[in-house]
Amino acid sequence: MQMREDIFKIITSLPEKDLQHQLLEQSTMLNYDKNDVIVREGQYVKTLPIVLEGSIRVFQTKEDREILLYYVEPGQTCMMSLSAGFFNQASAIKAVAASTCTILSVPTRCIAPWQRRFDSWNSFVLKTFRKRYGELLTVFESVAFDHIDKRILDYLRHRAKKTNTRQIQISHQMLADELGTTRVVISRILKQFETDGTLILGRGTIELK
Amino acid sequence: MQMREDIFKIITSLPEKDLQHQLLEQSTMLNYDKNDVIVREGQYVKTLPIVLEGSIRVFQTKEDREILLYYVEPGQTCMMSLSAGFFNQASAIKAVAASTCTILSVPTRCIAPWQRRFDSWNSFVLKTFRKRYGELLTVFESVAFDHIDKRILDYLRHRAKKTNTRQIQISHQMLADELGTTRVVISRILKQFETDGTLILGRGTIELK
DNA sequence: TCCATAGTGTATCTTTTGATACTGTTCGGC
DNA sequence: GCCGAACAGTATCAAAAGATACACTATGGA
Repeated sequence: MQMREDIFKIITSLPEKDLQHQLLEQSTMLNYDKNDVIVREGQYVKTLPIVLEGSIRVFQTKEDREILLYYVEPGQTCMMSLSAGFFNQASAIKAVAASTCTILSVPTRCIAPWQRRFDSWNSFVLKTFRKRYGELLTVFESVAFDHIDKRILDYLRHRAKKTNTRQIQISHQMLADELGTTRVVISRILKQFETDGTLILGRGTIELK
Repeated sequence: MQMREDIFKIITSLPEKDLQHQLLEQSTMLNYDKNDVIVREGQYVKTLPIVLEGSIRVFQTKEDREILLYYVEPGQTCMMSLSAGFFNQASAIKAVAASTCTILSVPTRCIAPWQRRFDSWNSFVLKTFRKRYGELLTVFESVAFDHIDKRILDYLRHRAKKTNTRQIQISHQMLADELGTTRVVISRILKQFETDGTLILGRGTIELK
């Protein structure tokens, strides 16, 4: 497999020579276009995707509604696939490419042996479990206890912080999909915020004040 | 430490002699009365509680509202404490004794070393992570997508199955606390179900048909 | 037996959210 | 410049859930 800079970064975070060797040996590299479905609900996962470039959106879905759980960013992996690697089980979530992205695809049969054998891999696995659990708890809290106006604002602020700009590029429809509601509701609340002076609306953009 | 039957059961599920020895050596046994608070939100956890007898209710809370996440039953442990054992962090949840209960209290400093050293402990840790993550996803799905009537019915059926009886001993207020709503809402929906013939209400009991 | 307390039934009102429908506007290709 | 698709504003209606208030009843002590 060709050695890219992003792979190099992952590799160096796993210092054991033997692990590095096996990782390069066993995995393949895959490319996805934006909106490609990577994992469907109910699907049995056979590989662990480690994101190299771009990011993956992970959703909980039910009929035609869906709610964003978290993003998988470069250097990270998906909780469900990890869980599926240890225990053969169907995915409870849906994963979609948030942008054009490249992933390192590790066969799930490798996960358990490596986890027992290599300290850095063990640590990677545990960190993933913890991170995803924490994120799920956070989303749960906001869905369970907060009204939509607060959830919208939290989402926008979080995103502004992540991309380090107050200009957020997102349509009302997209926002509705991420938060598990409908476009009309989002438009209504956003308009209220604009009247308040909390933000400024544009076509496809929202600017936080 | 005295050897009780319930400890014996845990011990035998962890076959490594050395691990058994350390477990008995390092842990202490604690008793809690019903409604004793075992972990508060924001508290830094120093021990991993393994339930021997009785059960623990784990909640997500916000101001005066709370929602049940899961129960910790005999032989099981809590996700947050485990996570706290690997990474020093504050608990995001609240744990309360659901009944009089006895727990085996393992210092968190033991968790990581044992996990790398003993196969059975490693497996115990991973199973706990997976189980709790799955449960959280299930609760999330019902809170995000289901109406309260369905959530009440799901709760009652799940509980009926668990205790293997159709007579459920719970007050409307308790039910409201578990599902994160108010007593009036529960009474209203339950009355509808009784009119439908789905169940029969008594003082402190609900009988599923 | 009396009484505080927990448990329950119910009515009324409000807020939040969802559903539907219709209008207009911007943008990119042709 | 035209046209379709994506994007946005808004009005109306209905359903779900929360808030509050009050009445009634069973239960278990003192």
